[in-house]
Amino acid sequence: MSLNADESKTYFGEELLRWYRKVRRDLPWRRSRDPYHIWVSEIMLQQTRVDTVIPYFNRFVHRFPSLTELALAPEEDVLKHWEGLGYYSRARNLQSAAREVVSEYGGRVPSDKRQVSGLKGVGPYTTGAILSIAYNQPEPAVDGNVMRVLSRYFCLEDDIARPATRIRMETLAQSLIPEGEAADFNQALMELGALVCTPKSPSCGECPVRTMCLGRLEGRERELPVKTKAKKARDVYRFAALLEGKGENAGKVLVRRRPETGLLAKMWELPHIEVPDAVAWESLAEGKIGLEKALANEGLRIHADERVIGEAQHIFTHLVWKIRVLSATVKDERYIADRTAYEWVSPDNFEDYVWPNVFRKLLTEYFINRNND
DNA sequence: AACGCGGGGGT
DNA sequence: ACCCCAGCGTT
Repeated sequence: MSLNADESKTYFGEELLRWYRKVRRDLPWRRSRDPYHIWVSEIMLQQTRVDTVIPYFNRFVHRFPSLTELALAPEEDVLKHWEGLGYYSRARNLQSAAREVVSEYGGRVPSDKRQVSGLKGVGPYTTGAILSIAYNQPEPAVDGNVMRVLSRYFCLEDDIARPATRIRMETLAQSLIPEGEAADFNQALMELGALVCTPKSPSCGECPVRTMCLGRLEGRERELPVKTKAKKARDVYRFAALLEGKGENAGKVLVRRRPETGLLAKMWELPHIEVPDAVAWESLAEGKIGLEKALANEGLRIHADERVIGEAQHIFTHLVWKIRVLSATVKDERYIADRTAYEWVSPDNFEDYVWPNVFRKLLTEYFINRNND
């Protein structure tokens, strides 16, 4: 390592800290020193923008002010406060880990690296974030922001999609932490990535470390970081049944609980099926027959109309759901009573359930349109 | 190493 | 249309 590189590192840490103390955003979790609050914020911030997280964080800590209260709450309640935020296993893992902290560590978030990283839902990044931000320990917290900033500043061409690159970045990031400044430095690094050293068009003119940024000095800030492409999302075609109740269930709609594991685990949905391709999806007859047969297999005899009363698209990271909703009725409603996976909902009890956004939208639209008829 | 896992915003 | 976001768990 040349003297020049050492100077560059010292400069980086000092200038970045000076800048951060001047411009840092006033975020809810930065007003607290409670490790539990730091932890919650870091889990919510995984793959999720700051602006999206803020209202969720405020509601969450209001409802679950302490780790113990989170541990004692019904899981359903925790999920409800996560509704719309996505990656729901984060919420389940967070509560599971909170219960572990209560039973294993007396309800105090541990400050030992191995204990922290052993908590469910806490990986390398979050371990570093908790240790550095909550306890000011000199641990790196390398996320997408940090890899982008370091790739540019040091002009590194390593593919940031590779795990080995993250390991290298952690070593580098740790070597940059100014003595006793881990908490602010790590947040400053991410703040720079979020506000200045942005993915598309970085604001190099406003960057506190621009004079020694190798990527920029070589005019390559737009090419960095190097990242291999993700696979394109696959289209999935689906038909859903909007089953309207009769008699004592008049005004209600039949909904179904998703399986315990996997995509949107334990959340509620309109009963629906997948069809092979776009061609099948064009045919309403295909949807009608498919729904009737599939639900018959689950013991529900229904009649579906070849009439589309709603349509929606739901975009996940790895797939795209294209859903057409057919109007339908249940042939024998008494038969449903003892099926725990199925329930009747109305606008009155709608909020007692946890919905993926796509079904929240479809049902809300349905209830509104019906009132206008 | 590759894949599954939400939802939203920026360009 | 594509990319990215204060990533992690499973296989």
